[in-house]
Amino acid sequence: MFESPDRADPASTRIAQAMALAIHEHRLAPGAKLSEDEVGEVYGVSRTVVRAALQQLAHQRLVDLRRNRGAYVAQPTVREAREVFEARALLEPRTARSAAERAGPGDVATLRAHLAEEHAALAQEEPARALYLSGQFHVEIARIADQATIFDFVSQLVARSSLIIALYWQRRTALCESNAHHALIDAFAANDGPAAEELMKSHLLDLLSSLDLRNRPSVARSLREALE
Amino acid sequence: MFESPDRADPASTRIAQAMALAIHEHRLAPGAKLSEDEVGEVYGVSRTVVRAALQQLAHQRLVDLRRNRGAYVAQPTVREAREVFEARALLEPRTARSAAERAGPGDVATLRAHLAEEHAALAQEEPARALYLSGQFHVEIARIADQATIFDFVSQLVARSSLIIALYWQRRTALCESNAHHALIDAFAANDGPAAEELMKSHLLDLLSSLDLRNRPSVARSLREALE
DNA sequence: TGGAACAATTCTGTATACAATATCGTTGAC
DNA sequence: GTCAACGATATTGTATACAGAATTGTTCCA
Repeated sequence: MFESPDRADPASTRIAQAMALAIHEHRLAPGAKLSEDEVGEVYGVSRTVVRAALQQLAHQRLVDLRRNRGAYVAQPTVREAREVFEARALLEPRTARSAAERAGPGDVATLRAHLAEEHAALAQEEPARALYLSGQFHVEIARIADQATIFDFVSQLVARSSLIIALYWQRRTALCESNAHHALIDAFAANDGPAAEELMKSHLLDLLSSLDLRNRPSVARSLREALE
Repeated sequence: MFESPDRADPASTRIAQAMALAIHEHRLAPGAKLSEDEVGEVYGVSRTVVRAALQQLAHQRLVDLRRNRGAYVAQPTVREAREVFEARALLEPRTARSAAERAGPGDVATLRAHLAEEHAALAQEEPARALYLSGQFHVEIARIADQATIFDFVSQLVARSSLIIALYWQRRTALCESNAHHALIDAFAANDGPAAEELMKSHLLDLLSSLDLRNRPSVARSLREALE
């Protein structure tokens, strides 16, 4: 991975990652309240550690911290959703280009393995896991590009996209975007940078257009807030 | 500002901002140790709050947290420096373009005011403040683009750039980049997006080439690490 | 005198306790 | 019966206390 071995508190980071995974796999719904006591009890740590973990997640925009009111799984607004994909459109195509130009056989194999896992998850009727893996595919590409800063940004954007898709996915469109990923792998295998750039560009547009961004579904965090 | 009024703990955020400013203005040198007790005493808060503030700064990559060893003002490596400017090259030109196309008279006036402040700081022999303001000029452009996510990224990158410039600035080049900022303002006043994009692109290249990225100066955090 | 092992100190990591704020239920008045 | 105000409860914000790790200073031996 990109993170150095011992950078922050181990306990809080471990818990933050566990919670992030739960969010990605949609076991924690957007808007869910994350009580400090409750989380601490689940993981067997004190609120001190939980607060640090929640702060990390808040920095990644996966949870929303509200003063004196607690932490909630983020519910991206329509605007935030557009902005996230706007940022991805700036970062990912060019990153895919340089990644494709750098990619070696091992990198291509890794991508193929990812795609296979994605297919397996779909076959096993685990759509949430398939969605998570399809996001990790993008993260993997950023890793191949070997630019830690951009990698961090893309990771964060992909994580937020998971929430966005959970909220705004149009049920009527099928979950069949793996074609795009397949084409990307081909471009990587051929070290065809410009093709990878174009493919990523249109893939992101497709993704965005598969969302229904007309208004925010109220998966309310509380009835009170749902109705105001 | 873009931040919602009450998002995180107020005390830790306030302290994090104060420390960030100190870092930007080079009153805290790269590599300086930030003892929790000491910081807490300065700001009159307990270590709990200080730790939260340090964690925020670590997320912005302004400080380096080392397990069981404390927090230090970050010392970007040569590689990190390149990566930061690589990310800026992906984000800022396109952002400048849409900002220029959106900019109204008020926005242009704000930019002019920034530039004037920058000149004033230079005239008053406050190079650190001038440098900080020249960074804020880029942040202001991102704000005009009205994309919160990109704004956050650019803010972080500009902040890190401040550290990078502090470490890698070649003394022999003059601090006269305000010409580029002036030209950018003209493009904004004319709502000339493509021109703004090109100007930003070359401005960033100029900035990068004004650095000496051959090797990292050892402004060591400790003698031990300086010599190994 | 040089070096290594050990002890003392300092500092971070975590847990717990207390204070402040928000939420929720109840009571009372109109 | 509705609304407002008040009190009880729960949850977050902060400080303090304790435990563990790393650093530093000392001592002892070769």
